[in-house]
Amino acid sequence: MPDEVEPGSVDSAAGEPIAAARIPLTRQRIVVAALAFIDELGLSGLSMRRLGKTLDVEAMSLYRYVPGREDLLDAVVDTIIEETYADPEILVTPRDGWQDFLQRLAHGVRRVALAHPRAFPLVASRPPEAPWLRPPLRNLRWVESFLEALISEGFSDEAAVAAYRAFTSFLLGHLLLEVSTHGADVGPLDVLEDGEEENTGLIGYPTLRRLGSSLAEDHSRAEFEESLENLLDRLALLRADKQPPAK
Amino acid sequence: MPDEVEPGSVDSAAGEPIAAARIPLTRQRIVVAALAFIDELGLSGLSMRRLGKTLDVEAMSLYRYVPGREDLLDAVVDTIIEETYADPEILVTPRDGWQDFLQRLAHGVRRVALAHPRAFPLVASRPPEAPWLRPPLRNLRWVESFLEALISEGFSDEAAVAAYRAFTSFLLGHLLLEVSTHGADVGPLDVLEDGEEENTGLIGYPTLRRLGSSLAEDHSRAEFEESLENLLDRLALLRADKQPPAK
DNA sequence: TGATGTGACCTTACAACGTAAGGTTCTGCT
DNA sequence: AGCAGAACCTTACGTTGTAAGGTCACATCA
Repeated sequence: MPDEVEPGSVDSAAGEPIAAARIPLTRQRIVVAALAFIDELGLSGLSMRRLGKTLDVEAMSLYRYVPGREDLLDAVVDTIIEETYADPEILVTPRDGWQDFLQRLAHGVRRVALAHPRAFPLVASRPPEAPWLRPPLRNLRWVESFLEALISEGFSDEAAVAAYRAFTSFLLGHLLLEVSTHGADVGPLDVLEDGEEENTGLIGYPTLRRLGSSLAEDHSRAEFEESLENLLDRLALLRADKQPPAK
Repeated sequence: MPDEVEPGSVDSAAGEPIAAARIPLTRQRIVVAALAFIDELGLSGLSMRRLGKTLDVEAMSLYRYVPGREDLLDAVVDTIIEETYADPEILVTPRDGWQDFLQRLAHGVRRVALAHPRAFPLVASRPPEAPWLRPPLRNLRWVESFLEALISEGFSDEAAVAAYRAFTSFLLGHLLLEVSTHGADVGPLDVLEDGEEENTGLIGYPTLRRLGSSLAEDHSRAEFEESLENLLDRLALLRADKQPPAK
């Protein structure tokens, strides 16, 4: 029964390896598995031992490729951010103006966040390696892209930096809330059987009770759009401020 | 040597208790101690055993008052939010208009956040008990206050709800970033001896290198103010939209 | 062919963790 | 004096992150 592989012996006896029996471990494979694990079971479910199990490896083997759990989580964050580079909608350099550039970037980051609702809070809560590497764009390449793009589109240095700060805090606030609303870490418990008990403990909170249903509606997409639009308008003013009245 | 208290025996022999030797444990005291612990050593340093030690009690004694670690952290979050009620600058009900009301609220929450930089991320990352209880105002009383205030100031129901959402994500984004910039969880390591090595690994990132110093500047106060102002302007439009052209 | 590295992976071990279960001691009422 | 219950402690179990060292397959060279 070749289900249980006696490593090597089968190999050398048959002359060719059992299919996929021995994919070598890599840092990449570990990090990806960790991200998948968090996506599925949540951060709190991730332990080195369990992660090892999903890779058919003892926990300690992971330490050959990853210095420790904390560093693993950092690597997971990097991987998440890295996904933005694979998104064809996102541009590294502006093509149709800075507004389009920022729109694409914002929507792209949003897609990534929504793709990993359980993992995204990590991006926000991990200490950045430099104070100016702000989540969720906590990545040298992105900050460079961002600043260069805006400057090339007519922003002064200071305006570009201010825009970077405004943009990151906008993204972080919206996405964190959106992700946590979409059941970030509710865990395996209390999904609350749907019904109209949404105001059982609301005695003494009349407004809440009255507005309960509209509070529960999810307009995150539209709100994101609207806030983003508004932010871009603000940035446009910022841009106009610091330069001659345009050609 | 009465340094080591043999509990009770001294008490009954002398007829009066050794000063402060036996303050009884309370849920309140535990939660406050936990918050203090996090403020000082960070969340990762907090364990039931260590927390017990700071209260001169075995870990298991805490379970008499707190169901478990997770619930403790929830209670810590509640305590932090509760601090806003003690702030005399914050109004529960608008006095000089809704803009003043929101200004005070925003600044008050900011003060609380800055008072607990290591603990504030908890407020953001703990799953809210209801999806419409958004951090950092994740508290029935505040949501009620907020909505009621805005409605009493001429907002329509929908506008008030929209304002609530915009306000919370604004606060969350800004404060989370500000707090994490102010050394949220750098831990006891790498304070990076100040000097001009702020661009050692920045080869290939010319813009970053050039703007390094201005990126490192901290304008969070001003940015907060500016963004808040802008948010209030947006909300004013929202308010005007949904009602007859004013009296 | 055999000796000798060189990884890659496993085993064992330890201290610290959260917490279930149950024991002990103190306090206050009768 | 006796007792009930609260307050606190002790012990114990399973799990965690990870240090230290062992094992085994394969490449290289003699």
